Parts: sequence; C-alpha cells; structure tokens
Amino acid sequence: MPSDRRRLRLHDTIRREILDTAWEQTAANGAAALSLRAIARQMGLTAPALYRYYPDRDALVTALIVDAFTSFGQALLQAREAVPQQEYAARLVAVGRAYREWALAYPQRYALIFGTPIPGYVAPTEVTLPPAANGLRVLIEILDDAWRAGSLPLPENPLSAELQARIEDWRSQVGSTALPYAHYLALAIWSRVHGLASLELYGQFPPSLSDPGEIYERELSDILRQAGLNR
Amino acid sequence: MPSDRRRLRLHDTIRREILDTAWEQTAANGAAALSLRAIARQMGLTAPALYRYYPDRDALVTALIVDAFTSFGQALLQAREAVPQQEYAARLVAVGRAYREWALAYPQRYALIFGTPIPGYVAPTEVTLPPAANGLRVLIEILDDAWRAGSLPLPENPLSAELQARIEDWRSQVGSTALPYAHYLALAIWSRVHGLASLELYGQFPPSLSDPGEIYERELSDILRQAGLNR
DNA sequence: TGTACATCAGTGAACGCGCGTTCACTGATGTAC
DNA sequence: TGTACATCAGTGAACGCGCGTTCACTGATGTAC
Repeated sequence: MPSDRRRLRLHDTIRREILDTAWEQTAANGAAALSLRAIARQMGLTAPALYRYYPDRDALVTALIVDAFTSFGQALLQAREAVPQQEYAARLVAVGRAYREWALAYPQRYALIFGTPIPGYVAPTEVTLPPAANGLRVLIEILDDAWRAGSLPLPENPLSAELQARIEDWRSQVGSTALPYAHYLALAIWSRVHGLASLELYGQFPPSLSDPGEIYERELSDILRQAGLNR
Repeated sequence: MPSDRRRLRLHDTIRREILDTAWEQTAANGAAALSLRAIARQMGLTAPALYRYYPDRDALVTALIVDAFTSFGQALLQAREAVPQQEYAARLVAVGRAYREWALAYPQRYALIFGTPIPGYVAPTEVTLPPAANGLRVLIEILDDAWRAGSLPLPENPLSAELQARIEDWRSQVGSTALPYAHYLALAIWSRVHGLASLELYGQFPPSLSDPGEIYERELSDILRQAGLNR
C-alpha cells in the first residue's frame, strides 16, 4: 500500500503549509487576528477544507505554539553545541545571542509563545509545557557542566531555605539532576536576555537606539560577571 | 454659566467611566478584544452613545494607552520620591519594586503598553511617546544624581564611540542634560526589571516558582552591583 | 417668572463585514477481487 | 485488466454571531430675553 502512504505524506505536507500560511498571517496582523477563513483564502481553498487537517481553530493555535517552541529550542541547542563543552562562558554567550537572533528572525513566533496570551484561547499545558522547558534546560546544563568542572562559583549570599525548597520542587517536576543553584542562575540569565530582546522587538528602546546590538553584547558580558564565569 | 460647567464635568466623568469599563474588559479578554458594544452594554448604554465621548475605537485605545503610561509613570515617580534623594541605591530598589508591583496590580495596562501591539491599531506617536519616556527618566535622574555626588563609578570598558553617538542623539531628542552613561545604565536596568516582571506576569516561570519575589529581590541587589552602587 | 429656542446625551434601526462551524454534496483516488 | 466499492479532499450554501459605524429621531437640560 504505497499509494496510501503517499496520501498520508500529502496530508502532512498540507498541514505544514497551513502552519506556514498561518505564520505569514500572524506576521501581518498579530496572533490574535488569526483567521481560518483568511488562511484558506490565501491557500486557494475554502474554509471548511481546513477541517480535514485541524479539528478547530484552537487546535491550529496549539500546533503553532508547539511549532514555535520546537524551533526556538532547536535554535538555542544548536548555538550551544557549536561551542566546545568546556568553554562555558562562550557557550552562554552563544545561547544568549541565539535567543536574540531567533526572536528577531521570527517575531510572530516569539510573540505567540512569550507575548500576551491570545484572548479566549487556553493552551493545553500537557502539550505546551514540555517544549517550553527546553530553552531553560539548554542554559541549566551549561551552568551545571561548569559547576561540575569547578568553574562556577556559588553565590556569596546563599539562597533562602524557602527558595531552595521551591527549586527542589521544580527539579523533581522536570526530573533534573543539575545543581539547584544552576536553576536559579538560568532563570536570572533568561530574564535578562528576555527583557532585552522583548524591549527591542516591540520597539520600546528610544528611537535612536533601534539597533541595540552593542547594548546586548555588553549585557551578555555582565551576565558572565553575574555568573562568576570569566571569558 | 455654572450649569454649563456641570455639563462639562459630567462629560469628563463619563469619559472616565468609559475608560474604567474598558480596563475591566481588557482584564477579562485582553486588549485586542476591546469592543465598544461590550463597553456600552456593561454601562447600560447603547453603542452609538459612546460616540459622544470618543470619535471612534482607535481614539479610545489611544486614551487607554495614555492613561496607562500616566499611571505607570506616576507609580515609579512616587516610589522614588518616598526615598531621600541621597540614598541612590535605595531609590533604585524602590523604583524596581514599584515596577513589579504596578505590573502585577494592572496586568492589562502593562500588556497594553509593553506587550504585543494590538493588530490593526497604530498609535499616534506624538501622543504616546512623551508619557512613555517618563519611566526611563525616573531611573536616569537617580543615576545622574548619584554620579554628580561622586557615587556612581563609570564602567571599566567605556562605551564605544558608535554607542555614545546614539545616546547623544537620544539625549538631544528628549532634551536631557544627564550623564550619557546614566542613559545606558537606565536602559540596562530597565530591561532587567522588565524581563523579570513580564516573565512572572505571563506565567512563564516554572509553576513552583509562581511567586518569584525573592528572585526579584536578589536581582535588584545584583542590579546595584552592576551599577556599582553599594547599599 | 415665563416662554421660545438651542444644545446635546442617548435611542433604535439599519448597513455591511468577517468570523467559526455544520452540512449535504461531488469527484477524484485508491483498494479488493 | 476490469469492475464495484470505499475513502477522503474539497465545495458551496447556510447558520448565528458580534463587530464598528451611520442616521434620523426623541427628550431632557440649559440659555436668552
């Protein structure tokens, strides 16, 4: 039954084409304005045809979210793996740059997963949470590697017992065996990178600083300082 | 003509009531779902009645944006002014806390001015830019005060000529006479606070860290270290 | 104090629009024998 | 190789909905004299 296979492959191809068309539309109008009819129109189909591929609008949005998280996680992972494992500082910087570059390259995807939630849409967490954890894990592993090699100093002021307990919950929930403090540091680093990228993306830097590349690099350096890793 | 005055006051009161109702609605459904008809319904009016107060939907959105920026700027300013002028570190921390508290208290307003733009709406910049600059100025002034008092160290690696030129443009555009480096630092600090607050607000911290208050406080301390201000 | 007039908030009907989703259908493609 | 049948992508009409905005109107409130 090779012809049946072909049919399935075609089905997958069109599902992919629907996603790509949807991404184009969100680029133009924002994710909240996603419209099945508009997607069908652009693909030269009628709207009901899409129901062969996604049961309803929410399912399409969920597929978009998974798609975005996957692309995001892969971008960070690739950036990290392009640097030798022992060069912890360089790895952190590479991931930080990849974060910004991905956000600038795919602003719609970035907005969908990190921006204002779409009104009326509730993500099924069992499907969206795992890919969301990927980005953070990329950071955590770098820091944990550095610590195991004796290159990551522990903080001067230790985390409170309360915060340690929270991190312990988190570790067991995601089954992480990495240094607890690495989880804290990863969050702190992530929030810095996220703050810079989202301000730039939404045009909230002063107009004359529309390309804050150097600010970004300086902040990456300061992040290394915060982590106690020297270049 | 005191009665005429009363009429005008009433007009202003109802404009205010429309804004407040709009804020309630965005809380429930997000800013993109703002609907004149829904606002009128909740106020016990018919939709055309609103056209006595705002010429169209976009004008209402613009009014909401100005309203949010004003409330935001005032919150930061009040927080700063509650601390004596010479206590630069404490002032920074107070403003940082106020940022988070305002964002958590008014998540809809925060989303409207810092989140994903509303599809199809283009803000008239001459009306939205000035209030947007207020928040940053609150920070810049603290840092400039500290520098003038000899308490703010300049960075080890000076800013590049390119970046200095961009900041110079920015300074002249907003008519600032503060230390250029204070502008840079204010941006860096702002992005850190913004990153933390927006991750928390949109629920992107791991579930067990849903109250990242201590993380926020630790990061505020690290911001002081980054600025070279000691508590 | 009373009357004629102007102002203006608010109504109700109507417009054209695009949306998600359903339904019965057509026609092409693939399967079984 | 040919025929009967099943599968399934896609169509076109229709549903009910809520939206922003316009228009001619009613009725209350305030002004001028």
